[in-house]
Amino acid sequence: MIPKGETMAIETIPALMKQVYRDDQLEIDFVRGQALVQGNQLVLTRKEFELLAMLAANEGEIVPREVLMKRIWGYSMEIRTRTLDVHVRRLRRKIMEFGQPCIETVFGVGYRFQRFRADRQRQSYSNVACVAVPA
Amino acid sequence: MIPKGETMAIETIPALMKQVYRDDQLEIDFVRGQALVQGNQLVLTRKEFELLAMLAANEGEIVPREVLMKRIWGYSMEIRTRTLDVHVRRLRRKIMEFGQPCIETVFGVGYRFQRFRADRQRQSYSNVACVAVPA
DNA sequence: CTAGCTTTTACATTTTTTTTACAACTTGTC
DNA sequence: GACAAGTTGTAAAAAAAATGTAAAAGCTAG
Repeated sequence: MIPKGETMAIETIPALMKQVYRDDQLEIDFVRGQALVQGNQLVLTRKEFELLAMLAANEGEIVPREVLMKRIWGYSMEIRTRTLDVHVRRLRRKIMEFGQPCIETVFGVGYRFQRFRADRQRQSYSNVACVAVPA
Repeated sequence: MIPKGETMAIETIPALMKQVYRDDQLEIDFVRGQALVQGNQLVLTRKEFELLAMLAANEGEIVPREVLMKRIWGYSMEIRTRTLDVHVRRLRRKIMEFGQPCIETVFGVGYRFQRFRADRQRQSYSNVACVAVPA
């Protein structure tokens, strides 16, 4: 159960966004709250799923730490804790169990989810700093 | 079996739903309010039956606690009580007497009834957080 | 009043989330 | 390159939250 009367961060997914994300390794059902990696069910906690959903919904874009913090943890979260990092780590680990890495760190800014395509090598991405993500 | 001619929250079962649920271990007659496990009559109280019906009617889907609370107990039920859990427990116990477990807990969200198939291992399911279940 | 059903209470247990304390890494500057 | 300052990664512990349970208390139709 989502803690009493709190809005789920999932509402933050762009309204026009498909209800499902899919690439060659990952499949996420935003509505039903399920995720598969290479066909294997990902067993995620609430925060882990929200994080993955948020990143995948902005696939290819850098999502700044502050934005993740604000939307998933609410406005007040202090910047000095490692909470976000810990969640990212656990999420990455669970995905890695069956698949390829898909969450990259953009130093000084945030994280970016990269779509996976089986038919080509994973390219590397520029580590840019300036992004505009709607608050 | 449901005690004599009482109204049941069975109205909550989707109108288009079949009047009977059946798998390899369980058989539920929503209309008559009867349930069999491996051929054995389940003696259920009203609330227990409503709970089972509600879950089985949404077989394979997570039914959030709030939804169960709202539909079976009405809107006002406080979140702090253990009423739902107690009923789930008694229901599970009665089913276990003759059969296999079929009600799983989805931490932080609710419960899910899983269809039983004699011919395959029980798979595991993700513990996702965000589900949309019609209110 | 009684029997059976339901809810509450009071903890126990489990699961998730956050914090802590460092290690490791980036980046800019000498 | 070496350093400093700032950022991110990590394991492990602590804290918080959610669920499980037994037993008692409360209700209600007969």
